[in-house]
Amino acid sequence: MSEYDPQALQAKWQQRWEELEPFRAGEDAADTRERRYMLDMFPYPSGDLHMGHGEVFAIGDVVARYWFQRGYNVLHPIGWDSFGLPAENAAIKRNAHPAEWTYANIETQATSFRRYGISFDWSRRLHTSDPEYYRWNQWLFNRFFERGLAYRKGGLVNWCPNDQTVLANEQVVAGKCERCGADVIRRELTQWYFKITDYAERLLKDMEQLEGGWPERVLTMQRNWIGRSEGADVLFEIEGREEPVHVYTTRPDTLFGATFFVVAVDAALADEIVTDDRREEFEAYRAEVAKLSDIERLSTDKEKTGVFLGRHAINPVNGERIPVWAADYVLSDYGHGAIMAVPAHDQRDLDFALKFGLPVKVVVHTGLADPGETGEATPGEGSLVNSGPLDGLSKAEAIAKIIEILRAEGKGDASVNFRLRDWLLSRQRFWGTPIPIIHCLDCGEVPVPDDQLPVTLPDLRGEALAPKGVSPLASATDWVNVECPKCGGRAMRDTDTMDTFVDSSWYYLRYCSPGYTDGPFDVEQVRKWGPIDQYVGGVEHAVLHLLYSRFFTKVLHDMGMVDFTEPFLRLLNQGQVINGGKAMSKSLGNGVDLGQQIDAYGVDAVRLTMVFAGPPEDDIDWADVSPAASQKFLARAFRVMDDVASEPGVSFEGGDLELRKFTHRTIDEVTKLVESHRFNVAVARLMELTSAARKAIDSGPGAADPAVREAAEALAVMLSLVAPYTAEEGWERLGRTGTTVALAGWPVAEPALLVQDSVTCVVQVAGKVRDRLEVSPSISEDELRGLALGSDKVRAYLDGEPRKVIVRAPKLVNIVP
RNA sequence: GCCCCCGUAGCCCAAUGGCAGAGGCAAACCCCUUAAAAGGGUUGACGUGCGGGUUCGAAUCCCGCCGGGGGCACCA
Repeated sequence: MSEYDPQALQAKWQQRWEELEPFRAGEDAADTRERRYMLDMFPYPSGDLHMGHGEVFAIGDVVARYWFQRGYNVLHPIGWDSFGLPAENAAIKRNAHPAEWTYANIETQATSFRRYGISFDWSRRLHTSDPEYYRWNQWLFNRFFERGLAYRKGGLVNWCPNDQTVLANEQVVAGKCERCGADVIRRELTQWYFKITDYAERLLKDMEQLEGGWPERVLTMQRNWIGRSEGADVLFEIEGREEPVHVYTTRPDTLFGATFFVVAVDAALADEIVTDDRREEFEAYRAEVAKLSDIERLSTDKEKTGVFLGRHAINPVNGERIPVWAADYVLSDYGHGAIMAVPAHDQRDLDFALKFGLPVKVVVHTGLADPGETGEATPGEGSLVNSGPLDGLSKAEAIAKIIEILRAEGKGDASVNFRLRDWLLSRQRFWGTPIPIIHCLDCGEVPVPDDQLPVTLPDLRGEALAPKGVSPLASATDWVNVECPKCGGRAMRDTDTMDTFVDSSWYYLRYCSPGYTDGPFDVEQVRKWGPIDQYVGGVEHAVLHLLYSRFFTKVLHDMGMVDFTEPFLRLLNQGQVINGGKAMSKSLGNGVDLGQQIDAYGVDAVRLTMVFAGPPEDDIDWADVSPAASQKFLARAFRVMDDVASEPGVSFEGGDLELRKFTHRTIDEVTKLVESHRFNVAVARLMELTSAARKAIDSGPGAADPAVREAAEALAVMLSLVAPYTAEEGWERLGRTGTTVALAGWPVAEPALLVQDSVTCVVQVAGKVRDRLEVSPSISEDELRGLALGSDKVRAYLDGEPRKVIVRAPKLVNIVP
């Protein structure tokens, strides 16, 4: 009998794993094992690992280790998402280079990961801030550029005043910077974009492949974000303007109800058509709107504002003159930046109409009161009125008919619109991938030739990195001033860096051939390993990383470099680790340190606590769980394995039948539970198995019975998914020396041992349990009915013939008196 | 405001149409012990947030509330 000492086990087995390297992915082309690709979202090296990492990686490792046990050839790599702002901010503060802070943190995390016992293939490690990684960002950028998928345009963009850089739409959450929480403002800037909108339809459609594999809420968030809608484009003449103006509407059936016309205040059209006598008022209004933060501007309960532009538009179907207004509730970058306003059937238009005394014309009879009276628009279905040829039609009929009319007259057509905007990828910061473009006065935007990549970062540090609204790269004049690759004339490098979400959009492909020098990845290796079978990470990337990565995968597919169209077949979103009902934070002083928890309870106890706390997608409140209790259980399980008195290899055949059945039933259940990601329940089953073995040793057939060994060995293997150190030591104590339990092979439940001799059948009278019968599992319905009706206990509740008898052999009979 | 998810024992959670409790925490008690710790064991719902409905049978399905969490929020 020996003590369970987690810290000693960690030291011992960590070293053994480093010698054995049990988790290296098989590279042999002749390897016929089925392959599996398991990936955890790679960490940002912000410091040491924290509790959140502890949870994700513990959960991901259950899946990876299960696959190892099943004998698959598993790819389970690790790397670091090591470009990004925190390193830059730290460098400014310490007058250092961002790389120093970054790579020191990476080493700290790597050491912690090794101690944490995650089954990584360390040979494939990568860091996105390595030139050998980011050169391929640049190479990919060039390919996107060639295909017209990377382009530069001017316009209003999201600007974070705190981080001093622009942001993509996806990185603005409720008007605030996704990173730092500052209020985002709008600025007019020329920036690089990826044309993700070209892929909107496919990004939406291909989600059908992910149905069932991804959490429904992530799919919903992406669908909402892409925001597909169907409607019509309608051409309106504007008096005094040559060209007609397009508007997009999802309700072309209400065209006869348009009583005014609104142009986005920041759209070029508004500036163009405002009449001279209205210009002063318009410009004052535009300046006022520009001052508002996104939060204020986009608030739905804000009162409508706007100005009349002095012009009229002509309704194409009835020739009515309707006034043209400018307002900030119409967005310049959606649809055509202008709308037809139908106040009777759109609440926003109605609010505007009532504020400015514009007419309200009902064209859909919904049976509800007049919106002009009530102030409540009636957007619902009904039959059309006051609409000439559409009168009497339903919404669907009217839409079909009006599109037909518009098309015939060349005044419009059916149209599809998306809420998704192009991905703004340039950033005015230092610690990222330089955009490989050279600006030449004569040749324009010239990509740096592939054979001159990577464009490495200039050596800037400390104060030189301080944000000043333009990229720090601009101050490195030696670096900036270059010859044009095309004409040899004087030219300048682009001084922006790429959004770090570019790095993470394809890293999963790089893992397939991390040292590859002829391209971002070896196409053959990606064919072998891709796509990812299981991805694990936080839900906060629902419309960020996960959307971008799907987009990249589709572009690479179109380039013929990958043969799949979706990168992540299954996605698991783990919850957060909180403490006392609140997110852990320094300011609240309620932080729990992963390293300290491990020092106090051991790696296995911490991992077990993470996995056992509840369903993986639920948050874990560390105040509700008990790593000390986890440690107790592990000690208990260890003692069971240590107490086994039979020799390894002994036949289990003659072992205690009751325990054998229990063991095999547990194997069967745990297998199903692990496969369906119900890890907390699987752990509960292992606790039961441990108790059953304990009981067999103490007050049953004894420690020498082969069934006890069978139970203990199954326990060691199954426990290895969650508590690898305890499992290894237990396995060794079981006499399985010189090997690792991680590759021992998943136990197989023998069907013969899953069969029950008898089951308890519940007999109910009017839904209440009145008797229990021990019956054969294969009993027939008729026989069971007879037994139930013959029971004295049952008959006491019956007078006369029952009205109905429901038999669900072999478990239940319900008698309706 | 709209949409989605969730409410089971003091707490974390099982049970997905068939006996409300698998597992854990906490609590109480018992065994072991000179004692304590460690270890082993025993004990818990009068009904699943509330009110209706469907069904032979509902935690589970449907409707309406209440409470919690999340997403979207001028996208025409």
